[in-house]
Amino acid sequence: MGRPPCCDKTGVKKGPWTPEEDIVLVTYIKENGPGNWRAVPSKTGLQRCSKSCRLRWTNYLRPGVKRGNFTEQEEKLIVHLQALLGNRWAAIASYLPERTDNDIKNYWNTHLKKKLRKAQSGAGEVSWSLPIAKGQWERRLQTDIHMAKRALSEALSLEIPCPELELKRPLSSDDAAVTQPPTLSTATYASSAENISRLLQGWMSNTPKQSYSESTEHSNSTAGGGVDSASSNIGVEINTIESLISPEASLIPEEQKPVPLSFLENWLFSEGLAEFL
DNA sequence: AAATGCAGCAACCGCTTTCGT
DNA sequence: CACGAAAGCGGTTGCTGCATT
Repeated sequence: MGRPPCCDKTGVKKGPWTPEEDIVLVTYIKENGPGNWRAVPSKTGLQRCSKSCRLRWTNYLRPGVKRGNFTEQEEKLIVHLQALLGNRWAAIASYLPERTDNDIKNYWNTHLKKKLRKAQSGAGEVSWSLPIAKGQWERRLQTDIHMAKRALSEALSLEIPCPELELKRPLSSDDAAVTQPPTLSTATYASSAENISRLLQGWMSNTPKQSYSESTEHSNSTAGGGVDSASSNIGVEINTIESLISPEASLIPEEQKPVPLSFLENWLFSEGLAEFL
């Protein structure tokens, strides 16, 4: 019994994606936009499962995806959100639009969990880190209620004009250019942001900037600086956590937008997470 | 220089949720 | 409302490269 597989497993390729496959996928999405993943393998001729295509796109090929070099601010945010939300990586990722849930999950499992354990064993009880204090569901409920309240009050006192949400619109070329340099640890194609951004270059340069161009200026400064701003963010005067959030935040539908960051920020920095990290 | 162990990460698997009919 | 299909999500696996012996 059980559900049938999402695609015919026979003849479906597995393992790392090749540059050729990426090009095919990017080209297809450029023309058709993301979505309708089921049709992607058949329309592109890719010997890949639709899920695999979606994953590849969302985690690596999608414009604006930042890889590696988590900043201290990001780490703190992740730790806090994890404590609050549990392992709801997608929810956590929604606060860091440049990061994917997979990336955050991996980073948590490989880096932050260790740090946390270390901090706990070193400093004894660490109040902020323990999701066990309350049931996960209770926390979730509280969070959701809180979010709903905030969203409602925001909506009622809304002065921000709601931009046309164009979810399918890709980011500007500047964002692609900001893609992080390849991580040192791996030289495989799949992790090479350079390759990916190269793939996207043509596309991006053709993309209409619209109102979006304004927000890409943030990214411009990072790209133009010649220095990897993400990694040099340490000590950067981040006035709001929002500066951690990419321009894509505007692509998130209102109802899915996270708690306003000023709230998070206050909470985050008022709780003295300094002992950790 | 070779062998082994470990860490990091890309990708897969299967369950859950959402959407369309 | 019920059902099936598609998409989303989180846990897990397995490959690769680096460090250590």
